[in-house]
Amino acid sequence: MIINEAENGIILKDAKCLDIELSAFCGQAFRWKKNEKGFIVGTVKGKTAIIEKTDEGYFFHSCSLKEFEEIWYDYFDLDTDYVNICEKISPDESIKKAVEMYYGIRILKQEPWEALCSFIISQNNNIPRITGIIDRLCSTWGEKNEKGEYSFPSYEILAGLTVEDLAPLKAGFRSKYILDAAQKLKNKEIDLNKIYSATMDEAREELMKIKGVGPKVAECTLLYGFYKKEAFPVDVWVKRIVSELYPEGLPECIKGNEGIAQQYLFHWRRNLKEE
DNA sequence: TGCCAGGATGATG
DNA sequence: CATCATCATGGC
Repeated sequence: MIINEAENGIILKDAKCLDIELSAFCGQAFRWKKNEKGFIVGTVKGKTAIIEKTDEGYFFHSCSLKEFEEIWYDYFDLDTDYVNICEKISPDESIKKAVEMYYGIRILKQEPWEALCSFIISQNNNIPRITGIIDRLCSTWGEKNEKGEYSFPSYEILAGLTVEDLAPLKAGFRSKYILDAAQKLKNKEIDLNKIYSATMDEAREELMKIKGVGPKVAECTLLYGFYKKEAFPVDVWVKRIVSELYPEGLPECIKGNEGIAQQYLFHWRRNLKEE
């Protein structure tokens, strides 16, 4: 992998097992879009990446080396050997097929609060509407940056709002869940920092103190927001896949990488359905 | 129109 | 402990 500073941006070359478009739009994050030029646009920690796929790799427009190293290198998990991980989980035939078809999906290392809030909104909901709700959430209470995009609003700000304030989001019954999460974080009833070092069981239990956070939302938060690769978010599709493909239990080869395997299977199944 | 969408909750058996 | 209606909203 080569990272070069260029005029007005960063060139990323020869990054293995990295498909930014697949990763951005495979259903794990809801803050990515394409602009009129077809560039991939997303905002993390208040900074916006405008990513152009080129013949030689990816070009990050108007991005400094400092920003790339502080945000995007980490967000796309460029330090992790995904080639090795994909090989490791591929002895299972179904996973192998999914990995071959959608090679390059990575688990994006999202901000913990954003992941938690996003997957609270995701419950009993569909991806286009989830994206819309989060768009409105950010454009209403986030901060606008120099590229005209909005940050994800802090839980401190949201904790001071009411369900009436959130009504324009059209989030329905989820609004009260968002507020409960924001308030429990603000008053330190729940400490996100403790979750990094907690075991899976402890972490899941801690997150489920929040109203509207059940096993699925907790598991998603741990995978996408805390980078616990052994987290295994199970929705109805994944549950069906698991019961069909693995009636005796999950394949041994994915141990420690359940989340990554699940993300490939999820995307694979979702695209099969859309055909 | 009625059903579904990356679920969770509270009531009930 | 398993089942079940209910929860808002939009898209089809």
